[in-house]
Amino acid sequence: MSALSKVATKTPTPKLTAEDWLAAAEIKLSSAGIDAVRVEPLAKQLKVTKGSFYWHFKSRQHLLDKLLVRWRTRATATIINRLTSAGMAPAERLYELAALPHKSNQAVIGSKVEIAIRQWASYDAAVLATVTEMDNLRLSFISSIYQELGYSESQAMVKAKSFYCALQGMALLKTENSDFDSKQICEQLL
Amino acid sequence: MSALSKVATKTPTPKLTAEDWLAAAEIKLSSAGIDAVRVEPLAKQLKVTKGSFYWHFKSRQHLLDKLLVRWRTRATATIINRLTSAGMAPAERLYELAALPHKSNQAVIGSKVEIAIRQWASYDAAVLATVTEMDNLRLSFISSIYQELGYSESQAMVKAKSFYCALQGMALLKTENSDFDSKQICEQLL
DNA sequence: AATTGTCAATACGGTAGCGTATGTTTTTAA
DNA sequence: TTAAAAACATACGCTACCGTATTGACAATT
Repeated sequence: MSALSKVATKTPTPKLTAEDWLAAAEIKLSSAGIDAVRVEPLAKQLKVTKGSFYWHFKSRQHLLDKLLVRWRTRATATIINRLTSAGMAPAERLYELAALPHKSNQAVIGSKVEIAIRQWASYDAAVLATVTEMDNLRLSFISSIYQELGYSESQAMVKAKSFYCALQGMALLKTENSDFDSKQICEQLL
Repeated sequence: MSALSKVATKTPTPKLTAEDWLAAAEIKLSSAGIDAVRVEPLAKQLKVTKGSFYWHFKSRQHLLDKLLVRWRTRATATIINRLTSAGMAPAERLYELAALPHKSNQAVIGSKVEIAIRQWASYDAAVLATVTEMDNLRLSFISSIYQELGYSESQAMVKAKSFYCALQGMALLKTENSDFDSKQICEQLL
C-alpha cells in the first residue's frame, strides 16, 4: 500500500500530538499567563480528557518546561535568521525589528507570550536564566547594527539598550485602546 | 484618659488591619503576580487564619479590588506631586523620572507591582481601564515637559511615548543579572 | 461585673486541579 | 485475523483554596 492511503485515511477525530497541546498551552500563556496554563482546562478546550494529556506529557511541569524550550528555540532562530539575511541597510533593519511584533496576528501573540514568560521568570530561576540569555543575545545583535552605523562598541551598546527597552516597552504597553507607532518611536532612537 | 494611654498600650499581638492585609498582598503581587495573591497563604504568612481575613474583607475579589484602587491612588498622587513641585528644569525632571524606579527598595517593588498589574489587566477589563487611564495621564504629563523644551504638541507626544516605552521597558527588563543605566538611556531620548 | 464590639480560631461543605491506575477503543503491524 | 502499541476515557484519592457558620478570646464601654 502506498503512502497515499495514509494521506487519504479519514480521521474524523484526528488524534492529538504533543505539539497540539503545546500550541494550545502557548495561546493560553499569551492570554492569561503561566498560572492559567492548566491541564484539565486545556483538555476541555481540546475536547478530550486529561487521560490524553498524561499520555503525551509526564506532568504539568513537563509541559511548562517544553513551553520554555519552544520559546527559546524560536527566539534564537529568529535572531539567527536576522543575522544571515542581512540584505537591508542597518537602519532599515532596525525599523523592521521594531515593526515586526505588530505585523502578523501570530507576531502579536508572540510578543504577549514573551511578556508572560518574563512574568513567569520573576519567580522561577530557570526561566529567568533563559530570558536573560535571550536578552543578551538580542542586545549584542542590535548593538552590532549600531556599530555598522558607525558607533563605537560602548556607544552602540548604550543605543542598543535604549532601543531594546523601547521595543519591550511597546510590547508591554500595547493594548486595544492604546496606540504606539513603532516607526515614529524608532526614529527617536537612531 | 488622654490619647497617650492609647499610644502606650502594650500590644503583644497587635491586631491586623485591612491595611496590613493589603500591604502583604501587594508584596505577593509584586513577587509572583496576581494569581499568587491568595487568602489562605497570606493568612499563613501573617500568622493568622483566614477567619481574620474574612472579617476585614468580603471576599478575595474584594481584596483585589482594593489592591487596584490602592495602586491607582498612589500612581495618581505621584503624578500630582510631580506637577506641583516643578522646581527643576524640564530635562532634569525627565532624568528624575527615569531614575526614580530604581532608587529606593520600595520603588523597586512599586515597579514590579506595576508590571504585575499590567499582566493582570490582560485578562480583566476593569483593570485594563485603570491601567490605560494611568498611561494616558502619565503620557500627557511627560508630553508637557517636552513641550516646555520647545517641541510642538504632536512632536512632544511622540517623544513622550518613546520615553514612556523605554521607561516601562527598563522596569520590565530589570533583573538581578541585567544592567540598565537609566541616565544613559535617558540621554538617548532628549 | 456584665455587656458589647472587635478580631481571630475552628469546623464545615464545596470546587478545581494534579497525578495515578486501569479500562477501552482505535491503529498499526505481523 | 490477531497481537501489540498508541491514544484516549473513566474513576479514584489527594491537596489547595474559597467562602460560611459558629464559637471563642479579649478589649473597651456601661
